[in-house]
This record gives sequence, structure tokens and C-alpha cells, in this order.
Amino acid sequence: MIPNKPDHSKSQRLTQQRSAVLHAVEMVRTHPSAEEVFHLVRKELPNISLATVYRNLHLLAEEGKIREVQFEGDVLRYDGITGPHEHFYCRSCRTVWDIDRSLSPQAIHDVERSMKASVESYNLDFYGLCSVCRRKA
Amino acid sequence: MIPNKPDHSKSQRLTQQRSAVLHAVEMVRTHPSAEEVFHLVRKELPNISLATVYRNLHLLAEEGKIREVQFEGDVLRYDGITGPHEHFYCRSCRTVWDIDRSLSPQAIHDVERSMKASVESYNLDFYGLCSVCRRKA
DNA sequence: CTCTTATCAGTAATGATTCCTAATAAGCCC
DNA sequence: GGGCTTATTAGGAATCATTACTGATAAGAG
Ligand SMILES: [Mn+2]
Ligand SMILES: [Mn+2]
Ligand SMILES: [Zn+2]
Ligand SMILES: [Zn+2]
Repeated sequence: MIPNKPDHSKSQRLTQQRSAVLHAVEMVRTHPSAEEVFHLVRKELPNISLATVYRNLHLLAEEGKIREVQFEGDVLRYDGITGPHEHFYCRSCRTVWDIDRSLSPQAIHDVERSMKASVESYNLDFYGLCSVCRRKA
Repeated sequence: MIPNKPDHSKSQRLTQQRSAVLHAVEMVRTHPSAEEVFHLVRKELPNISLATVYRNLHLLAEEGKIREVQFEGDVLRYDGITGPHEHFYCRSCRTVWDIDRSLSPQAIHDVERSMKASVESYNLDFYGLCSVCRRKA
């Protein structure tokens, strides 16, 4: 008898609601809020409840299938791209832009050494005006 | 007649409450929350209200006298050190440690160039276990 | 198909923060 | 110092994002 691998994933059943929430976050590049995911998913599942969206977003984030992101003065948002990258947040239009770079392993190791700590993750967020808003200003 | 310089600072009167709030944030290295500042200031001004603490923290942050910081899954905190530095946040004990480094001007300029945006500020926060909690784990 | 129970919909509760209003006090002018 | 204007306060209500609760539903193992 082969013992099952311990299942550390918290979600055990693949419900329509759960896969629709995951699909919505993965499909858009907007880093949507729970409310926005709710509106997206409603097109497919008109009866889904907001609490279900919140619950599944949190669950999917814990499993590492999506990523939680938060910016100053804004609500929690979700990111379908889980690989390491950085963000630029426009203070005017609140758009989030992906930055295709990441801190060097050396820089992270420097922090670990100076803090005598283990670094599990980091966030690097830039704030300012995006090119569109800069023109308007 | 010399016209007054336009006063961009939002706080016009130096109240006891306001200076006590500022003093509390500047005195501690703990990056306290509003609630924690409230308890600190109460020792000096037992009748100060929580709303007053919130209002002044926000005001002082807008004037650049203190800095607002926020970490994943935690409430807003305040930092008496306004100069550029980075943070390490222990996921276990929620302690915030200052890191005496900052991104190179070159790295920031790279972001501005690639985004065609103006970068006003950035946050670089590391997450993990501090040395104390690592020993316990 | 049946059965167990994880998950759901709908709604109430929570908790941090902000708003509101009559009372207070900072600080300018005399 | 004593008035006077009004920014600021204390205290409580309101807001808003998020989480908790509960009886009903459906995923998926056998
Ligand atoms: Mn992203
Ligand atoms: Mn700091
Ligand atoms: Zn913009
Ligand atoms: Zn710790």
C-alpha cells in the first residue's frame, strides 16, 4: 500500500467557484481586487457569493497559485503571476505595472547575513506617476 | 509688505496632542501602530482620543515628519525615521527591523526609464524569520 | 448511486480607520 | 493679560474591507 503524499494544499475539491476565481485572476493583467474578481466571475457564475471569492482568493494565495499584493492606501489585490517580479504603482490612476526584474540573490543574501535571519520573500514596490498620468498632470 | 510663503503644511497649530504624537513616534524604534501610539501618548495626555492620534499620525505623515509603513497581514504602522532605508519584517513575532541600505539611484532611474514614469518613492520590504524566532523554530 | 463532508450562498460580525459635531484652546491682535 | 477667531479636540457614530457563521449543496470516493 502506497501512502498518500501528505497533502499540504488546503483546497481539496475542485469546485466551479474555485476554478473560476483562479481563472479570472490568471486571465487579467490588472492585479484585481476581490471585488473586481467578484464581478468578473459573476459573468460565468451569476450566483457566486462575494464571501466565496474572498475565501478562495485567500486559499489560492496560501497554496501559491496566485499572489497577494497590496499598495499604499489601496485594498488587497491579486496577481496571477507568481514568479518573482516587481511592481510600479501609479498614485494617480492606481494602475499596477509589472517590472520584469528582481533583486539579485546577492542582495538578498546580504540582508540575511546582516540580520542573521532567513529571508522567505520580499516586496519591491515603486510609487509615482505613470507615463499616461504624467502627461495629463 | 512681505507676502507669507504659501504654507503647504497642513497643521497650523502646535497642539499638545500633535507634538506628543510626533514625540512618541520619534522616541521608539518599534514602528508602532496607531493603537500603540495611543497607549504611549496616554501616559502623558490621559484624555487624548484615539481619533486624534489617527488624525495627527496621518497629518504628520503627509508633512513628511514621520513615515507610514505597512506589512503583509498587519495594520498600518509609523516610523520616526524618514530618511531612505529598508525593512525586515519577522512573520513570527512581527518585529520590524531597519536595514541601513537603500536602492542605488541607478536602479531607480532604470525603472523610470523603462516605465517612462516618475518614481516618487519605493518600498523594499523583506519577510522571514528573525534570528530570535529562527532559534525557537 | 450513495454517502460523507468540504464547500457554498447569504448574512451577520469584526476591526481598523474615518467622519461628525459641539466644546475647547492655540495664538494673533490690542 | 484679555478678547477673538477658528483650527483642533474628545467622544461617539459611521464606513468599508474582510472574516465568521450556518443551514443548504455538490464534489468525488467507494
Ligand atoms: Mn504583478
Ligand atoms: Mn524604519
Ligand atoms: Zn497613472
Ligand atoms: Zn521574530
